[in-house]
Amino acid sequence: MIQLPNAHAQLIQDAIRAAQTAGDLPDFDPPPIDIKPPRNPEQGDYACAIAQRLAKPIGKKPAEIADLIIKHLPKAPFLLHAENVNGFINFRLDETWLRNQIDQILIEGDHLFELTLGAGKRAQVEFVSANPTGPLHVGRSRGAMVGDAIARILEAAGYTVEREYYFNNAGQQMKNLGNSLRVRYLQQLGQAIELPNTEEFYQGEYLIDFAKALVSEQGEALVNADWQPFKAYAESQMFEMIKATLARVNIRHDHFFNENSLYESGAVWETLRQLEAAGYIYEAVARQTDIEEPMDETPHSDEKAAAKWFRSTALGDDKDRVLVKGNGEPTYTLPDIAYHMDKLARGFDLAVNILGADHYVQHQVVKRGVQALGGSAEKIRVIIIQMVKLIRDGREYKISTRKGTYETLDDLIDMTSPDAVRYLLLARSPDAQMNFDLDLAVKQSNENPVYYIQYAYVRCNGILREAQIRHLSDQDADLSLVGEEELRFIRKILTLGDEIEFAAQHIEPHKIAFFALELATLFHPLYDKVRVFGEGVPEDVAKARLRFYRAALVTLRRVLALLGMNLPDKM
RNA sequence: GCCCCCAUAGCUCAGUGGAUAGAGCGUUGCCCUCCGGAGGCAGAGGCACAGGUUCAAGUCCUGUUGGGGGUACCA
Repeated sequence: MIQLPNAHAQLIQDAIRAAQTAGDLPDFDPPPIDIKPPRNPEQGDYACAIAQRLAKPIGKKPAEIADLIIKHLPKAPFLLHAENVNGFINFRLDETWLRNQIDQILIEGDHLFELTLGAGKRAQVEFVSANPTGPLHVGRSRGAMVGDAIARILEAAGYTVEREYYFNNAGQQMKNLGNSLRVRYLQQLGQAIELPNTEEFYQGEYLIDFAKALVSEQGEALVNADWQPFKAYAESQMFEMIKATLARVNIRHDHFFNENSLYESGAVWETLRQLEAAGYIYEAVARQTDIEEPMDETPHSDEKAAAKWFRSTALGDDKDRVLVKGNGEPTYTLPDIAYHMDKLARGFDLAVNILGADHYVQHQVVKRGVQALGGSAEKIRVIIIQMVKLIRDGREYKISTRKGTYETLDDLIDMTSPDAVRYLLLARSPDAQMNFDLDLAVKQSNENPVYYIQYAYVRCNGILREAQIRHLSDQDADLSLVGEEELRFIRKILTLGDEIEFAAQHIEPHKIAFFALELATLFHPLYDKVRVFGEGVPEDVAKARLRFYRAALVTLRRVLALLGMNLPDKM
């Protein structure tokens, strides 16, 4: 499918060259040419403000430049005409060409607007990446939806995409989890033992369920066991839970990467060695860059022994970072750098990493680590997802994973629907913090934009179903009978490619979410006005409209698929 | 203190330096019960503040105010 903005930009480019050859315009390298639909559709289908930009550098009036460009504009099948309005060059699409795009849309079907942007390139999207210590909570869910939508958009842009989940099952938290399950298990066996109400123990009720299951599987066999078998059991169960939750919203990871494998392969210490070789490591009991304000930090018990510091200040950081603690254990940062080097070594052209806002500093340090090792840090794109604030009863609802009180993604899905959760979490810029009003999400579940969008699909599908019942086929449809209203919709469809391209380049999946809503907003009035089976609709017109609606259905299906949403038969 | 993100309609949010700033929900009035009314049409209602850059600023820069996150030898 043709990318209209690019095609128009090419025309302008060619026109400028031609004008230069003819001596109408002076020689200069044309700047990037920005084509977009004007806000007011009466002004044209696409518009370009290049003449205004060129006015100063080449010393002519915008209107004069615009006229010259139009004069040299080559012909194109999609272009009806171009006109100069106050120096804007406004393009109008050829309506016959537009009508024929209906067939083109049907030909492309589920591959509609598959771009060549990422053709032959491999992309990886790392997202969720929660350690298996508990069910996914709502705070994670935004990153989950965004990550998966990005993966889908990159696929549409032509990339081969791998979805990766990075986790660590070896830390203190997992040991705590094992110990917590052990207490729950002993409780199930009737022992009078309390789960200590401290940070070291997970209070969540899911562990009681695990304990019950464990008792029915193993009986009293584990009564004298230490934390380890409990940890192993909790971990595998937890992953099953997490996967099941993600599956409810159509998310599946291709690859689970265990942090521990970086220790087993020696990659962690090899990374440290390379950083040392590159001269970025020093040993000290305190941060060298803190000498000016030594009173700034409270002394730490481990600080007596020398730690290994990463001289990240050499790469623009405001302070150096510890990679190996005084006790010889690495911090989280070192394996993380090793992990990202591993990603790059796996040959991805693009590695997208979805992180919460609380990981901002961490990712900066990792990126500097990659830089220090000479890795192509520019291939790593980090998307920082701002916090989701849960609102309940008009107040903020605090989440804490370690205390028992939290709202899981499963809860949220139960209260609304998988599609509602997906859409609501996707329909905003990742940069923006968002409020998620739990009460509203429940109360308004029938009035959510997601239903408006899916209803467009359902109605469209209804038309095709009705056509089958009435034995109306669109064979030999005469597309010249497609009306102005329908063409407006086709014009909108043709911008989907631009949206996918932009969303893929800038990693902004919310673009597609808004496109879906806009498409539905155009669809519903159309459905009312442009009837296939209404009274007085001649059969040839009905056929043309039917084919149009088939194209509309293909597009709605494509957009919903890009968002990972379901296609309901009825609502 | 320093770093990052944000501030657009009553609410939740879009808006790629261009022309008259949009959507959903809510609200006011109307249409319709016709391919599934979870619909359609019409109205009211908005760029935090102050400078600057530009032919052109919601958009870029600086400052102010307000909100959120971070600033560990935690992960």
